[in-house]
Amino acid sequence: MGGVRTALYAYLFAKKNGGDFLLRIEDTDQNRFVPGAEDYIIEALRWCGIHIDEGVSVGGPHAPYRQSERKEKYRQYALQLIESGHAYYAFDTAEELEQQRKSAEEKKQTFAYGSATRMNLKNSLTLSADETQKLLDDDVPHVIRLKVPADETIVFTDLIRGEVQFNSSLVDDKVLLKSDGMPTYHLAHIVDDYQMEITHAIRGEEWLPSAPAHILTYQYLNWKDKMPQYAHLPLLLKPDGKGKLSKRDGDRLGFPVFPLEWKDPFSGEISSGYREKGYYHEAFINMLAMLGWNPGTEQELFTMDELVQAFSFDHVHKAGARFDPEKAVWYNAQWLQRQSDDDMAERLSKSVQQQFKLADSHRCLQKSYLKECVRLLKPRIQFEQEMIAKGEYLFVAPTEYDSAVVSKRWKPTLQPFFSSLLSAWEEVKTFDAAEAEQTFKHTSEKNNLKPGEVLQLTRVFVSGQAQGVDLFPMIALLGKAEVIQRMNTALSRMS
RNA sequence: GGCCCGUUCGUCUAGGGGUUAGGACAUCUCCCUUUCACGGAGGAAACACGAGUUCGAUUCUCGUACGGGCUACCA
Repeated sequence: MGGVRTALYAYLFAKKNGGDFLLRIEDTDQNRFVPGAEDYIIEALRWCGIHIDEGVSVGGPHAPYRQSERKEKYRQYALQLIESGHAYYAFDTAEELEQQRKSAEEKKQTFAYGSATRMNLKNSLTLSADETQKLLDDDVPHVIRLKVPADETIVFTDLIRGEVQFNSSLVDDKVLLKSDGMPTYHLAHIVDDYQMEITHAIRGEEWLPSAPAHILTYQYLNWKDKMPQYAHLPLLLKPDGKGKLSKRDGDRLGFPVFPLEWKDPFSGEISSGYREKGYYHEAFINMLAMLGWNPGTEQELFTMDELVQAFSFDHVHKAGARFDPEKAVWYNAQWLQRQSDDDMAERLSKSVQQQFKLADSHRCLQKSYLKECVRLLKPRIQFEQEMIAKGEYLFVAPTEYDSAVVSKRWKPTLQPFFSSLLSAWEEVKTFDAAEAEQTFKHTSEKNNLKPGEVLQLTRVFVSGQAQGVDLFPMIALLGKAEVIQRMNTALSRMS
């Protein structure tokens, strides 16, 4: 969800300003490669209606769009930085660094590879040129680190937060190029943003602390005038408790965290998706857009086009947004009411056939019949698939009758009333809702019964359930023959 | 711990030196409905705290508290 929202804001901003939306795969960590993840991202964006102008899956002038396929483009810039004195080789092993962290921790301090410590470590700044060259010639594993100066103030303007300041002494010497030859995100995104002519880098707030290192890198590469504008988005927080929204929260609280269902290829674990849960993509997008952004008006239902028109970073909130699953449901219900009856009837047709195995010629599968079902069911559901569960009696006769209503209302003395009701209905020429209701009322009056005394029973006899769609329109839809047959079945069960 | 970001009803948020602090979700009451919903009306519900600036601070500044993020050869 968080990733989709970030992509959505980037997309909205791009489209609002006549720009392009690019999809680049930042797969520089080979240990974290997940089969299927890339296709998943593409499919998720497609479902959301976020169109990729350029990037993986569609190509474009800046190809390739996978960082793993751009590997050779990065090294030269790391070397350039060494050349200009803004980066250096470091030969410290993982174990050595771990040891540094441990001993710092014992002194209740934090180890950072930076201006305060680098001169005590094993790197091209502390080693002689010959020693360094020897290590390089011997293929001793090494990384290239950014040389962050001490005590400089780094200032930049964030599109959401305004001016942000950092003291460079607190910024560590970030690894630019890893010992496997791959760049880190810190180097790769800068080289790519520059080469791909990115104007705006929109990312989560978790990147804010490393932004000064990025600013410095642009500066040292002499690309400062081409540096994109940064926007650090507030995070999505758990519905309850503390911290940012995570996959586990969905499992725990019973809502999807992923746009599409995702099966972890390693563990086989399945995480539910909004799409599979029956959310409309419009509702999902609408809901996500409103989490941290507002239009400045009181409108809350937006199509993608309307979002594009309305979007601006001026109205992105600074604080993290706690996700509310109930509001997501509400958005879906709103979008459900906006669906066309024809489209819903079309989809209902398919699920009815699948669910009840009706013959193609069955009257319940006629368009007019299904459309009326949709009209009756629509106001009382939040998800389209509920039409089957909540409207089952519209397609098949009940086999059981709500026992609470029956035991409360049914008396054998009511038998004569129902007999005359059925006869009266039999006589009705145009069996529509109004006629069925009139006849019902007349008959109950003639039998000295208040309609309320027998109305619920009638509903239960016809539908089996105590709750449901409006009774007389339902009866009219089912048709005279079906209703009378159902009533007779029910009545015989009563005696 | 250090650094950075943040803080308006339970939640998402509007607003911004002088307002009855507005809307939405959720919740409660009533109306509609002889079902359940939808819909309508109404209620309860918030400016974290302390200083300072000011005639006046929810709004500006500082501090405190609290929350979040970062603190990897992950992104």
